[in-house]
Amino acid sequence: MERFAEVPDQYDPDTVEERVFDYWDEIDAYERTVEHRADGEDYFFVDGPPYTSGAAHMGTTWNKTLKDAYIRYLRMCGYDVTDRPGYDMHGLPIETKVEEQLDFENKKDIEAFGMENFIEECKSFAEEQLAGLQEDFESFGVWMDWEDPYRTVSPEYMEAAWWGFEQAHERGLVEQGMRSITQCPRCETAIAKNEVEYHQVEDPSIYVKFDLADREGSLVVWTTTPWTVPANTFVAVGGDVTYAKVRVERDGDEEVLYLASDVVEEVVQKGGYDGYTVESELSGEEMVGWGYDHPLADAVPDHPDFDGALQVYTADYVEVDRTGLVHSAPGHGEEDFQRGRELGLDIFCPVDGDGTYGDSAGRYAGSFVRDANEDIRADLDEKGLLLADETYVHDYGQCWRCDTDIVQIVTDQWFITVSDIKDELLENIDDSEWYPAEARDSRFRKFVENSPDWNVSRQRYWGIPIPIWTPEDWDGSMEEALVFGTREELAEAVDQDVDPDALDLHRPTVDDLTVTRDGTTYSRVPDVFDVWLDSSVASWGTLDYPSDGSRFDDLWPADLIMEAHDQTRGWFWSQLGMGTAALGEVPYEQVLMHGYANMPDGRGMSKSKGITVEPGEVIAQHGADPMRLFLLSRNPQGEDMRFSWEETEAMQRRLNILWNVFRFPLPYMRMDGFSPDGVSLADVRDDLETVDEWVLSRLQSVEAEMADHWAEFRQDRALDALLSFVVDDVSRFYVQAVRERMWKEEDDPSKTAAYATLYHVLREVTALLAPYAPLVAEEVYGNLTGEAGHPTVHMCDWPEADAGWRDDRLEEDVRRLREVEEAGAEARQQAERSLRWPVTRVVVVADDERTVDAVDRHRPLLRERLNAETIELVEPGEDWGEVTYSARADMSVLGPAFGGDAADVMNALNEAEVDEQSLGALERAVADATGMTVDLTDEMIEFETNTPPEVSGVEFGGGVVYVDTALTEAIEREGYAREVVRRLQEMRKALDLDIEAEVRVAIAVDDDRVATLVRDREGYIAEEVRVAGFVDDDELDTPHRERFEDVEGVALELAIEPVAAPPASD
RNA sequence: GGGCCAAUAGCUCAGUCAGGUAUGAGCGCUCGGCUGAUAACCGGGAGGUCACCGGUUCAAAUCCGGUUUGGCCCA
Repeated sequence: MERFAEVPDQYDPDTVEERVFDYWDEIDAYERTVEHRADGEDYFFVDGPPYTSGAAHMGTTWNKTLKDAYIRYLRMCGYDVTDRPGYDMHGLPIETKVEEQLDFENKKDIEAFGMENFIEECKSFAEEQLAGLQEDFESFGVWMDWEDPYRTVSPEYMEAAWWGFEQAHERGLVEQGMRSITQCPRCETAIAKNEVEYHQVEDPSIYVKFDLADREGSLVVWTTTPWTVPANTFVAVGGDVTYAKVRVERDGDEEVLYLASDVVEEVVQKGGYDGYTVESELSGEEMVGWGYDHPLADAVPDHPDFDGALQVYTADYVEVDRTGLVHSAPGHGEEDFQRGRELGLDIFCPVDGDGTYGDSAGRYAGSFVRDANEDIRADLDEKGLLLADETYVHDYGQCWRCDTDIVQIVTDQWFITVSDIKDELLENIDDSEWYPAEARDSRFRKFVENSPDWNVSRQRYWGIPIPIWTPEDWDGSMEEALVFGTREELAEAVDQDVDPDALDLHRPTVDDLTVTRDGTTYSRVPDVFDVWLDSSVASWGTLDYPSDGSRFDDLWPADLIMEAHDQTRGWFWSQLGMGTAALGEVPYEQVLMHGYANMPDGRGMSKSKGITVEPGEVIAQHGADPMRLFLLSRNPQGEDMRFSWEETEAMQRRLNILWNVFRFPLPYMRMDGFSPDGVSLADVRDDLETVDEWVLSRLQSVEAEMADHWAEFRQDRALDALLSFVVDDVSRFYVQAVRERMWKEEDDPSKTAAYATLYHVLREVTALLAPYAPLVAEEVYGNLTGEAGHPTVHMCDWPEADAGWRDDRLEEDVRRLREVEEAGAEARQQAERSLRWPVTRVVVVADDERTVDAVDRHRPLLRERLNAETIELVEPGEDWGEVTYSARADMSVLGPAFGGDAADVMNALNEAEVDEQSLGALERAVADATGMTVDLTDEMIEFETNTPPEVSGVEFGGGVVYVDTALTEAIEREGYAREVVRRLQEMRKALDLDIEAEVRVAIAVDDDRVATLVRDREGYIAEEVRVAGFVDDDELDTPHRERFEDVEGVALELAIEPVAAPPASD
């Protein structure tokens, strides 16, 4: 890129993006930046892999933008950062999408289509989605190793999962066991509890009588799942709950019911009884051991009737609600299962994985459980056991992928028994730093404390096959099972001849492999891993460990991961669990936990509901850099963000200001052939003026502040500091202050010093901006440095504050001076005297010594900024002799206080003029005027300051600024000359003249006195406007003339003509 | 149903941990100014029941309890 080349007037994100993307390609900017840091200290960042089932939404975009910013920042700090992106490509969500595409209903369709074909379809679906995501990420400038992402479907990655699982197994943390699980009957697999979504459904609500075996009467239970009654094994009571023996009566028939005392009335009513009597009360404890008859004994001959079944037990899940007696089926409900286990009861589950009853369900065998509800109710009714039959609307779980109502059943599943290492998990938590810290200590810790064993098996196809081979007639002991951790181990062991390097670990390839030992044949268990296990091994999967052992020892564990807060129970947890199970350590050292991307109105985004803001649209509207700036300006620690179009647009405007600041000096530097390489800051140190020193000091302060914020993972605060420096300090103050120096034609050390200063500031700013807005930073940097800099701004070192340029006193001085200046500008405005016109004097009445020092040290600067001939300073405690104070009386207070004298006092007060702002002075003035001695209070009056005519004053934080706008001939001379200059400049501009082009000018002023004043300043006008000659109006035959009727009271006419022929307009 | 987090100007947010006048910030709006950075820039102004209810305190946006709304997680 050519140095100081001409740039467009306006920052246009689109063209900048286009150019920079091409440029990056052309010079291999990413590769060279990575190479540039190859010898740096290792920094192991691990990318949480997005799931490949859709385009990048705003949340993913925020996440990747944060990652990109931190990776760029760390690189600039010198680190050799691991930046391998990852993609999570297995799992049920993809299977169901493919099933939809292929119009499949259930597993049978898949089997008919062929498992291998189906898996191929899943693979190509995931590949397509990966390509789309990757394109999205690149579209907003994310630099990661796109050529070589880790993919959970690659043999190396799958092997990483196998290896981790094998390690866990070797620690004795793998077991098969029965568990009550949430099963999707359509997908025919267990799904994780966090994959269950809850919606309201209407279910049966039945009250059933369980006839007692050894005594009169029946237990009344309530359930919304009649289909679980066949599996009823016991009835649970609360040990401390009071139950009642109730004799009820209907149509002359009597019966005895047992239920909680508190609900007798309610249940009797539901049962439609005519009346009841409570015969006795007893505690739940007293009922323990009572036997009862299974209500569906005839229909389900295989029903539980083993030792200990069909009895009353206590359980802590009992609530006095409905009947206070809980139908318990350890073959279904999770709590029932746990209690059943505790009680040593056998587990009876007559329901298969597809939600239909098996043979053990007797009469109901073959029917779908929810369809069987009707029959069961009818059968219970027929036996007279249905006390009440209603419906009930409640939240019930559905499969997140296909919306099918889940069923709770007990099946054999594979587990990593993390509950065995809970203490270790909790200890390991402390080895990681979280930002924000509270997230770790509240939510995460609580979750880990309550985490159950991890069910890692799924009865599906598209996943990493579980690497367990079991012998025929396996007894369930893990010692008998074979677990393989690598392809090589497997290839060596199996009966078939396989090449480990060519082995695809997916089903069905591995399903056919068998192992024979001592005459026993081992075959693989058919399940695949829960997809959460895939990403849980990312910290070594990223390194292709164990198949490639070259980097693991140096890098592992991860230095940093960053994801949204939903990953607390997701990836943050799964990595802790897997890392601890396999390696005994938490696999990450720092966690940056950010929030969710919400809609501008605060609602969550939802693609299915069409409530989204699409990143692509934002980029099209405002550009990638402005979008990134917006995302990076949000607190990244735990808090959700609301997307804001307005704020994104504001970021675009701020970049435009930066763009203007950057292009402002270019024409001058070009014209003067300024060469930054030959002129360092140190070279011009002696020529620096106060504003230069100030802006350089501010730069150091900003750099120091930004460093602190970045270290605390608050890039948003660092960005604030940077942008307010650019907008407030550089654009609004520094550039304004140096404009005149840059306009100077001749060579001038002060001008060179300003060039060197601004150049330095801009170059550092581009580096500071690079992690945030990598595209525009590149463009600006390239233009500033040309061939002399790095090929890309992203190879720069992160600018560090240089104490040698820092001057806190000066910064504080200027801060105060800017307050004085603002007040002065306001005072001018009140006096209607524009800044173009000098004023004779500005008087600063200071309240404190610090302000005095600031003003005193920088009188010339303040004179220049306020266009004042002199600055007068009145120190604290001194009065400026030229103001007096008067009072405005408040009659509503004076009246009650002074009665009949009030009017006189008021007049005296209003007319008083005193030298100091005190009640005492006013009291004396009143005494002088009226002869009365009065006690005044603050409430009675309001002080007013009286300034001399033509002086106006405005208060500021450190005092009052007075501006004396009285005119003198010298001021008029200067003022009118500047009016003329300004108008001529405007006319030059309208002609589109080159900055250096010379003109001839005619000036006609309708007032002789003013005409003479202007003529006195022709030299100045000539210099400012590049006038080659002043001529009489009639000598100038030009269409470029303009008449101004009222310029500070006079009319004037200006004509202008370029000396050479005007340049062809382009 | 339970846990965690949030609610401050029209908008986006500081301030809340360590209670002490909201000179709150930027953007937007509005009035004025400037004019070789000019679709930029500068100044003035309007704009707040600090979500609601209650408590502690001389004093609460800030601490405590509850409610509402939103987000996430869990059931």
